[in-house]
Amino acid sequence: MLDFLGNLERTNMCGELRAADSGKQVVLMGWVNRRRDHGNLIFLDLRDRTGIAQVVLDHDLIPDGHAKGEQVRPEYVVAAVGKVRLRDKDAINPKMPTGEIEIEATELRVLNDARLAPFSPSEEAIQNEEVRLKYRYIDLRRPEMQRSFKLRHDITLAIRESLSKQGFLEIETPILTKSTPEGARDFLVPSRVHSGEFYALPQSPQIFKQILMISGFDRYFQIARCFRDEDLRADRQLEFTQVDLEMSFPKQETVFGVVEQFMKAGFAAAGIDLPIPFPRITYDESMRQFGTDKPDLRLPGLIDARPAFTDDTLATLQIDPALPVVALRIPGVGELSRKEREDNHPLFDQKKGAKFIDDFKRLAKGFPEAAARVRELAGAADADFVIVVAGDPAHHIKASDTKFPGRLSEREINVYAAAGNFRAELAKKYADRHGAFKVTDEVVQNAAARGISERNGASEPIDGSKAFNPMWLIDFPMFEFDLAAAKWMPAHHPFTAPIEADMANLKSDPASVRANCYDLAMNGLELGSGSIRIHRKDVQQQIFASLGISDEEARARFGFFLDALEYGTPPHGGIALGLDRIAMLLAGASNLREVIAFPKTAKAIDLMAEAPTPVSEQQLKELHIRVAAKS
RNA sequence: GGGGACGUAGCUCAGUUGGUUAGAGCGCUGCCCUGUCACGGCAGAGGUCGCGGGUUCGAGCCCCGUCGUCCCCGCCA
Repeated sequence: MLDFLGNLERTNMCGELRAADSGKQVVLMGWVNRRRDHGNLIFLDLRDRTGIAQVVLDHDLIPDGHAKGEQVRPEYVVAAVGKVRLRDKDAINPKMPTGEIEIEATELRVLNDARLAPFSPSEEAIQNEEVRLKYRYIDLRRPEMQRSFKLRHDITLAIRESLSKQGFLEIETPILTKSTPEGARDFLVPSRVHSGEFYALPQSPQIFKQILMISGFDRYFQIARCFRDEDLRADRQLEFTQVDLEMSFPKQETVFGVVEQFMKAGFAAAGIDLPIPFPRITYDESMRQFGTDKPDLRLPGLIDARPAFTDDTLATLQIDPALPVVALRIPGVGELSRKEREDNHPLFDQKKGAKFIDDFKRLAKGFPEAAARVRELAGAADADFVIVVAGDPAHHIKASDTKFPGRLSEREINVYAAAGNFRAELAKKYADRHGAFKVTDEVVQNAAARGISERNGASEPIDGSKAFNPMWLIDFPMFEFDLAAAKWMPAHHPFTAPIEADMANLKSDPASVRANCYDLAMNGLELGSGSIRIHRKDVQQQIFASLGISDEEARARFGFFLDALEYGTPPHGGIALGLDRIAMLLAGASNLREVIAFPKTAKAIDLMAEAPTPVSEQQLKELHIRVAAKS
């Protein structure tokens, strides 16, 4: 039999009671985490989002309550009325924050029962994703999840406060809108009123925030939901949240300063001190050193191994002498068997026109000096695993061979990228052996263990400089050459301004033009990117022209925006940072699902809500839509 | 679209070279227990080995296909 709540009012949360509360009359409400039945004495662990408190049901004191306690099962929802009392010395549980006290119950009300769940929130073992996602409401009850979402809340709040203090206004922009210039696939929403016409969900508030600058709001921000219909990854969901901001009259430096302030505040809310300013690296340099534009500085970068090889050696090894020869080093992996090495081969992206040498014993047999020199250049200890990545002359991929002064060619980038990707994958695989990621985990756990969520960052944050490595990436190329289309394509959205000094080369040497844009990377993740925008109509037209976007196309896609540009547009620029990714890093998670309450699977399914689904004929008819057979 | 890993009890997993009736821990059910806190004790229930097909005297194990989950490439900043 279930009880009514009646006029009971909760007086305290389960996790907040301490020895100092002893003697207090309290009413606790929550879920039964565990029940320990000793016959005439029953212990209930009562759980809510703040923690767990032990409730004692003594048959001699409350026979009724004790009888109810016998019926209670895990995840039943109960109210316990009683007195806080100190436990006997030998009954104190030092593992629990509330371990010095317990509730001597005078009444127990069973507010609701619960079916046996497929897993228990109190279980330590991590459940399989399928079950966790299907029963997300159970999964979210796990203390770890509750902690992550409290953390995300604290971070978001701190960022909001910081931006507000820095003069930014939070303004909402439409969800039902028009295709934005980000370049991903749009989610389309059919219009009932306008047959055959569609809204698009925003891939970002890009155009609207620029218009807000034209509107004179000076500084705008938004915790904005964005939608992109692309395949998912560990760090990519269909919908995600950006800390989006835009400001008038900024230099790059101005934007960096604003971001560094709110990042520092956000990290402080998680109990971690993030040193500012963040270091900077150019795109080309990042590709050379890490083979990626989102470097992870916790592991050694790529090493130029070209000096270890003579031209003859390269010829024998069938390595392109004109392309980079780099070594990557994963510390502490130890020697791998032939089988183990082969198991790693699928991690290497074959399509980039690069090859690798991971069998150093064999290399040393043919070319002992080269093998030794590579390890020396790489600074490799005995236990370090070293791989050489280089250009494959036999593999002719479609890529621009053209070398522009001071810039990397596409083929060079491909070799670096193949190495960088291999490095990242191997680093993930051998995380236990090199231990470089453990530092991060420890800092995160320390911060969490010190009860950050309760304190709201009141005490000294933990030094995060070893665990979190932010890095500004600058000097991106403005254009990429698309061989298939035989034209220059924007590397960013078409409102990104070129660096003023490079504008003279727009026509003569597009490859040398740098974009006035920037990325923020941290621990192998892209946290965000932004740019100084084009604010002059003539420059915008020039860029469209060099991108091969016709006037008609520009008008059709962004006509209203081009109009707005003509009515007094201030110089402006901004950035957007992935809030989910920031929360993920600070939660010590390696997947966005851990910090998104109701995420989708890699195949874009919501296993709990069971979306997407077909819709009724009636709905389709209203929307003037007919579904074609699967092709 | 492509590559890789995984799929055995509610959960976590073991299962030898293809061989009788598929196991363990946790959880669950019943009974017992007044100081446990991952309580303990006794007893018990629980399986279409993801699904379909094939090879074989015989398949959890081998082969083909398919579905699902995860990671990666493509795609996406």
